[in-house]
Amino acid sequence: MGALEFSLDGRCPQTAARAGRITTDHGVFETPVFMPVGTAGSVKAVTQQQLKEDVGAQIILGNTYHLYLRPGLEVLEQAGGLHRFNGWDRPLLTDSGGYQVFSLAGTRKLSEEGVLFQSHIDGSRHLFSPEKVMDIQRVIGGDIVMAFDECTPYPSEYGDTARSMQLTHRWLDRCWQRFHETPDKYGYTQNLFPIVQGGVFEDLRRQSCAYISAKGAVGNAIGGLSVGEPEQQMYDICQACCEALPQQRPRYLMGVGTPWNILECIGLGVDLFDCVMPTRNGRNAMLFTSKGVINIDNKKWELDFSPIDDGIDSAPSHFYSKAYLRHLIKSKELLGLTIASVQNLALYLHLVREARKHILEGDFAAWKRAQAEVLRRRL
RNA sequence: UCCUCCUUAGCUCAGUUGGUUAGAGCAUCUGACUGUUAAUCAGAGGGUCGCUGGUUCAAGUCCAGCAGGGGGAG
Repeated sequence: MGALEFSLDGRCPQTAARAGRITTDHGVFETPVFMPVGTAGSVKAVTQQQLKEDVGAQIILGNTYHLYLRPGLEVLEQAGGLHRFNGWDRPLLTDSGGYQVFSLAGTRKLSEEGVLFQSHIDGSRHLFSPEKVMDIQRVIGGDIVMAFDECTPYPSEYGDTARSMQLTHRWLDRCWQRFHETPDKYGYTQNLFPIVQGGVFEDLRRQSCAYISAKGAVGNAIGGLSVGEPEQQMYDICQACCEALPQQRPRYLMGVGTPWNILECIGLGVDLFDCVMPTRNGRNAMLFTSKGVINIDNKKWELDFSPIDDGIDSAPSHFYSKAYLRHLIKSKELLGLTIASVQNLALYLHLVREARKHILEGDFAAWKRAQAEVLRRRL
């Protein structure tokens, strides 16, 4: 039982990519890693067993805002935390609700104290202060918990972005203090990651990285990217952050992204990723495969009885055909949502495992270039 | 044989007292989706208004005949 540890197994000679491993009280996982998003205590349409056996997921997310509203702290506490509640016995990370400050901007009020959310379920009002968010995450019981931040919208003026970043910093101080004056609730160690903000302004990002690094956290996150800015700008900011954050600590790029985004950002030095894209887009008929992107709605797949994707190690992707999956999605059969989500997640996890392998073998840069080309192709 | 009702997009149907370029839902096709308010959202294609005449400045709409279909009476 102890704090999260990060060790490096190797580095890419041409890029900033690194291969490492993270040890938590719920086990070890290798980086770079992709973490499927399980907002309300489940990765939508996918069972925990499928996450392990078909996808190869090592760590998944939960969301503070959503879990707090439903099922609520009473249930989570009596269950003994989210691990016990949903049966996921591997590492778990909870997002703080900072993204909801951005995505639910229309139904919340922001102040120095915190954010007053109006529930999207029943309209009731709930004040999320940094202290409250730490307390909630203690109850949920994630191995990694995130600081409460303001995910700054894009576009934002320099001055607004700076003010937003400073608010995030003040909230971080309050999160840090509260987190460290409260005990682990379930007998294993929880770890707090601070979040860098600063929008698309590199000097603000560097300020934010310096501020956050000074906390000496066991891991650091980069937030506020992929919120509408051009892809290249996202890479530029990500690179600036990676260079400014501690080398010996894991870096988590929040909410990113497409398969090629992830490969690119691994090359910039990111170790952890999460994104709803594989699951949400899967439910909406977009398949990420080892050969390119498929819109399984398209009639061209109607009579294609070849496997969904024979280029990755996932049983459903080999066993079911494109034509069958198209039929399921077209018919709105629930199984279609599951198979599409498993395919996309399996592809993401396959990619990060391959990336790790090529980092250790020393040919990551060339491999990445070739892969990015293939992956973004439209089939 | 007679009476009556119906016929508009692939399907099910709206279409005012005749009046711009005939609409919707579903289906089809095409996009979008990046720390999940999303099994969602947006857009596009698709019509000889059953057929033939007539009345009228103007007919999906009124009239007649025919064809196909539903119901009823013998």
